[in-house]
Amino acid sequence: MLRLSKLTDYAVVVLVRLGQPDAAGDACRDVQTSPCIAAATGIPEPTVAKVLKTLASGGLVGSQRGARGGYRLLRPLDAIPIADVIAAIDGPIALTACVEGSGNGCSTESLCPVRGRWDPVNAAIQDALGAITLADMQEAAIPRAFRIPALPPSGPALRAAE
Amino acid sequence: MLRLSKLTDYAVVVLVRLGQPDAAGDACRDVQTSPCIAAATGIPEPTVAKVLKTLASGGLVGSQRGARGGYRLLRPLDAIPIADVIAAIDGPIALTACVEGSGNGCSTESLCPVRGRWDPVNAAIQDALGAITLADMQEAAIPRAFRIPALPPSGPALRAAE
DNA sequence: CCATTCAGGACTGATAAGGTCCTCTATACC
DNA sequence: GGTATAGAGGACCTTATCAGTCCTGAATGG
Ligand code: SF4
Ligand code: SF4
Repeated sequence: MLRLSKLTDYAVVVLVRLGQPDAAGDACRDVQTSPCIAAATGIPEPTVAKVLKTLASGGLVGSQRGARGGYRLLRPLDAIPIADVIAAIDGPIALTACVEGSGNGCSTESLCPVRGRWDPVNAAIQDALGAITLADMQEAAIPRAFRIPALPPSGPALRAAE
Repeated sequence: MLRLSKLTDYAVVVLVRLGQPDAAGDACRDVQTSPCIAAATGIPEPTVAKVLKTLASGGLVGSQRGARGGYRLLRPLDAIPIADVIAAIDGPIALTACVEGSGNGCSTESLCPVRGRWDPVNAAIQDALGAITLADMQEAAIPRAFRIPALPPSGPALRAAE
């Protein structure tokens, strides 16, 4: 049903969470750890760690090792299209086996009358997914109140997007 | 990798083939049988039959039982959007578990900050897939020879350019 | 020196897709 | 009317992929 993998979905959730440093509370400062995000999102910790590791290797988040380490966004949310997240987790978007990028050709490639005709469809999907950024997903994350005014923004308020 | 199921891909191939009665040759007349299409496309016969049965139940193709029976298109190719084929084979398009249509909710639905925000993405995909019809896939189906396979894109008047 | 935290992979179980086959029904032709 | 053909509709199994867990090692801060 054209369903994207659950890991990719989790990645979006985690990234949106990473983009809200004020929502993290005192437990996490400018970098957020895997257990912290796991507790905040309800996703099991090992899965969060796996997703974050994949995202880090994909260049979407930066990591800080050692004590007081964690992950932080390398780009603001509105600069991360969803297509990027999908590509980082699930690999390049390839609807069928005959689009450029996936080496595994199908067995009927020689006779298939629509061989290669999926490319524009693939491009259309990729374009649609590239036009939507994580900021669009975040917009409704804060429904009406900005946040629970539990802690004042006294801490390191926000380090900008870098 | 946002890959649609192979059965859906086969359905598109089969439907495009069904839309070319002249290419079928003498073996198949106005209706085409499963083995005929299977031989023409290279897809195994049982799979073709399965796809065609699913498409028939989905209302995309008409069937004629009995001897000299077969399948035929109920709509011209340019009236069948790809989204229709996907919906007939794989069910409704639902990128994640929290979009409307798929009853299986995810476990983190209560805490997820992007719950419900996938709907516009889903709609964008569906719109993109609804705008492309099978006729667009058929355009380059007959490059210049009728059934010489493995044709390099060296032809002059190809509509590639994607 | 030690606690913390990420890196990276290996491993396993669950799930669903892909593919095959069988039986039954309907139709055309002999 | 009989028979061959061809689809309808499922049951079945086989396999691939994903999701999830865990372990070891390396880096960093205290
Ligand atoms: S060559 Fe044809 S059957 Fe194979 S993946 Fe491409 S469209 Fe599908
Ligand atoms: S509620 Fe959140 S985690 Fe669950 S499917 Fe929707 S976006 Fe994904």
